[in-house]
Formats: sequence, C-alpha cells, structure tokens
Amino acid sequence: MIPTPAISDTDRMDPHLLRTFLTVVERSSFSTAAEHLGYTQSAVSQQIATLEADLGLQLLLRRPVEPTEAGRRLMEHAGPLLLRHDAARADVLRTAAAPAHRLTLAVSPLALTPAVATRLARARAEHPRLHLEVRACERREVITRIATGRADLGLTDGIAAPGDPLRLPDSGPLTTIGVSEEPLVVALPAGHPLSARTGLRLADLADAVWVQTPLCPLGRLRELAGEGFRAGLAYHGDNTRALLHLVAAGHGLTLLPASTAPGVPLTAPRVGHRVELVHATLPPGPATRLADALT
Amino acid sequence: MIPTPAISDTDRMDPHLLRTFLTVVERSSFSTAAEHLGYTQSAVSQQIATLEADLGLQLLLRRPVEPTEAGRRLMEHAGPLLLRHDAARADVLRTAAAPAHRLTLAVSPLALTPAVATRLARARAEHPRLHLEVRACERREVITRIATGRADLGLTDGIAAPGDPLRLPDSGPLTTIGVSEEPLVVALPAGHPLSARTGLRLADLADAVWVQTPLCPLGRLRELAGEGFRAGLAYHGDNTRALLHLVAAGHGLTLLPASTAPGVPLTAPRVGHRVELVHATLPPGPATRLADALT
DNA sequence: TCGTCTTACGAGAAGCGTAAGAATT
DNA sequence: AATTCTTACGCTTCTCGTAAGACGA
Repeated sequence: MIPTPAISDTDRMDPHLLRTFLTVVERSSFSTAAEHLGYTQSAVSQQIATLEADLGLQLLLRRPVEPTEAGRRLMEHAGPLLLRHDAARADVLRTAAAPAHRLTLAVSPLALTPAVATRLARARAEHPRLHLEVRACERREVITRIATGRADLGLTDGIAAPGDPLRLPDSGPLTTIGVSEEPLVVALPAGHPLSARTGLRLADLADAVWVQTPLCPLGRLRELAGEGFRAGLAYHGDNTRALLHLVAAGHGLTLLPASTAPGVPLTAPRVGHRVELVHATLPPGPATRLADALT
Repeated sequence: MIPTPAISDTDRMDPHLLRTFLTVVERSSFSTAAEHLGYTQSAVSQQIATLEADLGLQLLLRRPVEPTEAGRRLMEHAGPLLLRHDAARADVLRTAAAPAHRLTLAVSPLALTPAVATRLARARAEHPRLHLEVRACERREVITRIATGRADLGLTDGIAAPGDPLRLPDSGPLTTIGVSEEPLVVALPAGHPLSARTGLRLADLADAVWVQTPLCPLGRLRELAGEGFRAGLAYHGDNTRALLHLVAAGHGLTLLPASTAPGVPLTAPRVGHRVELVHATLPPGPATRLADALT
C-alpha cells in the first residue's frame, strides 16, 4: 500500500505538465516538444524536472530520450486523462453554445459504407435546410473530436462480434448508437491455402500473417480471438484499394467490410463490421434531429 | 461546434480548482469547503472566480450556493476526472513501491458472502505468512481505494444479469475477475400480494415500491429492467438485518443475495448478485499470489 | 446585525525566458 | 565540435492570506 496524506496529493501533476510529458515522449526530444508546444527548451526541462520531483521518480532517460518503467506507466494514463479533461471542458462549454445550423460530422475511414451513406442521404432529405460538413479522420480521432467539441456528430467503425457494441476509448458520457452492421471478408492473395478451405475457423486466421494497418487493427483481433495474427508489413494509409493490392502481392491478410472489398467471397467467422453514431449530449436543435433521423 | 484554439485550452481548469469546486457544491458553502480543504474562504472564492472566468460561464449561484446548469455539467465530470487523476498518480508510484507483506483488502458491505469468505480462507491457507487486513467500506469506495493505492485488493458486489460483469466506475486500467455469483431474492412483507405469485416477472417488481438503499440501488435496477421501481423510505446504513426489518414493516421491497436473507424464498427473475475481485496491476509478490489463489 | 461571499492589496511562491554550463555523440 | 539537456538567475505572473467591503437573511 502507498501511504496517502490527509485529503489528496492530487493538486500537483497539472494537465500542462502531463501534456508536456506526453509530447516529449512522443517526439523523444525536449527541444522538439518545446517548439511544438510554444515553450523554450528550458521550460520543458523544468516542467519534466517538476514532475519527476513531485512523484519522486525518474520518468525519462536522456540521450536518447526514452521513458523509464514509471514513465511508461504514466504515459498510459496521461492520454486518456487529458482526453477526459478536454472533454469535460467542451461539454461544459456546450451548455452555453448556440445551436448552430452547420453541423460537423466526423467519420472514420471505413465508416461510410454504402448502407450508412444511404441512411445519411435519407436523413438529410428530411432536413433540407441543414448544412452538413463531413470530415474524414482517423478512427480514434472521431471520439476526440466529439469529446472536445470539434465535431457535433461522429461515425466510427470497428470490428465486433455481431450485435456487440464497439469498445470506444473513455472520454466521459457519450451516446453511441449502432447504425449498421455487415459481414467482414478475409482478403487474401490468389492461391493462398485458405482460399481453398470451405469451413473457415478462427484458428486458421490466427495462424496466418496479417498486414498491420489501422484499417484492420491486429490488437483488436487478438482481443476477440486470442493470440496469434502475426504482423507482417505495416500499412499506415486509409486507402482500401492500396491495401488490397498489398494483400494480393502476398504481404499478408486483412479483414474488410464486405461492401468495401467487392469480389472477395470469404466471410470471416464470428466477427463483423459495425458502424456507430457517436455524440455528446446534444442541444435541442438540428443536431438532435439529424441524430434521430440517422437511427 | 465550439471553436478551439491551436493546440488545446487544457492547461487551465487545474485539478485543485476542480476539487475545490466539487467540495463547494457538495457542501453548498464556500466557507465550509475552505475549512475542509485547508484554505481561507477568500482563496476558495478566488478559485471559483478563476474557474468561472476561465470557462466564461457562471457555475454557481450564491446564497444559497447551488450549481447552475453549466455547474451541474461540470460536476458530472469533475468526480471521475479527479478519480482518474489520483489513480494515475497511485499507479505510477506503485512501480516504485516495495512489495509489502501486509495486504489491505477493501470490501463492500455485501461482498463477503459465505462463498467468498470460504474462498478467502482457502487462499489464506495457501499463504500462511501473509498479513491480510480487511477494510469494510462503501461500494464505490472500493474502487477509489484500489485506484488511489489505499488498498491492494478489493471485493465489490453488485446486481447484474447472470454471467455479465459489473459496471464499475472508470478509473483507468483495473483488473476485475468474477469471484462468485448467487441468486438475488426479493424481500417483501408477509401478506404482500407478490408473495402469493408463483411465476414472478420483472414488470411485477417494477410496479412495487422499493426501499431506497445503497445495498440495493434502485438506479441499477432501472438500468437493467427499465423505469419503475418507485422509491419509498431511504435507508442509508449497511445493516441487512435492519433493512429486512424495514421491509417486513412494509416500507418497501428490496433485493438481497440469497445467502444474506435466509428464509426468503422468492428468487428475483433475470438478475443475480455478483462479487468481483478488483486490483490494479500488481507488483509480483504476495498480492499477486493472493489474487491468483482467490480466482 | 450576523453570517457569508467578494474585493483590495501585499507577500511569497511558482513559472518562464535568457544565457551559460555540462554531458553525450 | 555540435547537439541537446541542465542549471543559474532575474523577471513576471499567479496564488494565497489578511482585512475590509458588500450583500442577504
């Protein structure tokens, strides 16, 4: 057990220190982080020193800059903490914001499936006066944008067992509603041993080599189906066509929503592609109406 | 949408301001909060003013002190945020803590069922040199104690559909393992109309009047079974015998684990009582061994 | 008038930038 | 020698406490 003083130590470890720490670790550099944050190198150095003194632990190794064990632990907390922090701020400010007639919808790369696009068209038809702005972004950024008020609505997608909700990062009370589900298909190169199989099992998939890409995160597959899913080439873009080319060339397998990978016949067992609508507590007005229409 | 500056506004709204705000709202008083936190009334006043100026919103009405709409919104965020904050700190500090041979186990009032107590005895028998200290506390405090390092292990209980995990407040990465499940029984006074029923349905329960008590939170029942569950008398203690006396006297119904309410024959449909073991990432040592033995 | 919150003001601390100093490559 | 982090030092800003003021009950 860790001894704790009367009420709480809490009142150190300020957000700006955590943000600086996070930036330093991400960039592996005090000076670059300082530039990025608008501080001097000196200030960053002092902030890290304050943090380390406060906790009584070394958080970073210098030259090269790299987190220690304790630093890695703090890393895991700092991100979510700052997200919740920004989310709280945005949520409070939302109470005072005037209902806008221009709505921003953040969408992750694979969220705009044909079914979802159709639904969106129908919803817009019901509210013709509404200016809707769609902004594509990374999957995790959808949540961030909603939480921090940089988008009013969001569409995220992910892999889940049919009927199950997605596991989204925690940023306070967000409403999520399932909008669409469809099968996932297994993309593999011509002549791959699995393409001959008829009864496909999860274990077969786990033994293969997979392209490592945010479009089909291997970590999530392991969560759902146990270990395995060896990582091959990493692809960091959001272009499914390019991804399929990589698969065809034998760099590894991947899973994609059936509608995104036409002509791929092999359905993945036990898992599907799910799209969810995400939003914070909406002010009554066009945002609410659009959200309702989408559901 | 809310306009956002370059990187982030985050670096205001410091933890200590949130803590002060929370305390002021809880106590509905600046002066009492100040005393409790070890500040002057003046300091608290200034802190609240800072917070309000930063957000550009009034958070509190004065005389009587009461949160505004925005204030209530901030309230909902402040608690969880501070919990995560303390949890992060404690988790980092744990990396450096020496493995202790005295373990503290926090338990909620209904967590120590006969089955769990037996299990605990067996686990202790496997590790005879271990000093174990059991600390009873409120249900939500179990999580707080674990997260902030004021306990090494915890046992919480709650109501859940059979097989489902409990819904615990978010305070970062905690490990939870189901330890025991048993039926819930419906305690009701002699001669109550429901006692004659044989096929009991949830809807019947929702129509009745219930004793409002942390031992059987009505909010949780509504989450699981829809609205209804009218609140009767409120009982704030943790004494199940006293609670059963209140039920017998007709103040309302309640649900209790079968082993806690001997002689009550009526099993609640669709929901059960579940006990979970909770802990943070444990240092290798006695804590880990005990946790394993409990599972 | 009493209790309670706000405001004014001064003392101390904290935080940042400049600039010089180490340490590593 | 160049780069990068740390330290010294001064300045500014912040924050708190004391004390006086305002506002309600």
